[in-house]
Amino acid sequence: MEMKPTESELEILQIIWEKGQCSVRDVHEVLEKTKDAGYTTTLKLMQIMHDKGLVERDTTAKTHLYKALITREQAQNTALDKIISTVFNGSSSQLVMQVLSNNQASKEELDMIKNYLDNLEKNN
Amino acid sequence: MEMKPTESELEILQIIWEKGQCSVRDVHEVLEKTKDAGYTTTLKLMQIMHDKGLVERDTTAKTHLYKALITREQAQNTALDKIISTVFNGSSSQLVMQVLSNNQASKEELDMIKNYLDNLEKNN
DNA sequence: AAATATGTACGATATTTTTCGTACATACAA
DNA sequence: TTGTATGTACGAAAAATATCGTACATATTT
Repeated sequence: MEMKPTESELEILQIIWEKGQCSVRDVHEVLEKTKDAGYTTTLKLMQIMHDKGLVERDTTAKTHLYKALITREQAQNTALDKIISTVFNGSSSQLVMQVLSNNQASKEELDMIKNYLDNLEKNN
Repeated sequence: MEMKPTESELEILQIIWEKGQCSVRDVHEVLEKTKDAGYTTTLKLMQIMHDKGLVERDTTAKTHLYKALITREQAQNTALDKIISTVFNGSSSQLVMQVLSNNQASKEELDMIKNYLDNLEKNN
């Protein structure tokens, strides 16, 4: 059943992941800051996400509360796999270096990554 | 004018980047292996890409030859920026670690990345 | 109680992206 | 010279996404 979220659905999931649980209004208020689409648009989108099984909802109260049914990690991996295959020609290490060169990470971040690499090598 | 390629357009660009220069047939033959869409579909897509300014073409011969007008690096960065903001909540180092943990890189790749990190730190 | 605010449902429309059919030109083989 | 293969052009349909309007229910004010 694994279904890939569309672009707009991801924007919404992002907000839900952040808060853990959201009403349509919660989501819409965040969305409004960057997009301009009406409230019912957000509502409809979230209903569609529910039909697709991307979210579940608690309908006991008048205002329904939505929770994500896929984890951020799953979505991250799906997204990564796609760009690795479509623009990085399958090379994940190429991707890593590209990210590192563009987003100047702080020394702390770099150290964290190096540590991480060391652990990886150790456990192989 | 900077226009973001669609999913299908990226698949095509991927092939053009690989070969440097392509006829519609070149592209279509590669595409056929994984998708099943007719030849004129590929043709139309490439014509649209031309209209959008994603590719240029040499029409002196009967068989037109297409070249990419955006670099793979540009497309990579656009794609990365998007997923960093939509699923990685803005954290590029998070992305790096996620990639490293999922795609078990070879020792050589890991070393290459570590080297790269060392250089980055040195030049800061 | 009446008015106002807030909520869901959902069909219809708009927009974007992908696919295809058909017309037509030209190269090339029989 | 007549097929057959291989090209382009391009409108139109199909499919996928996103947006909105309207109906209707239920809280909450006044």
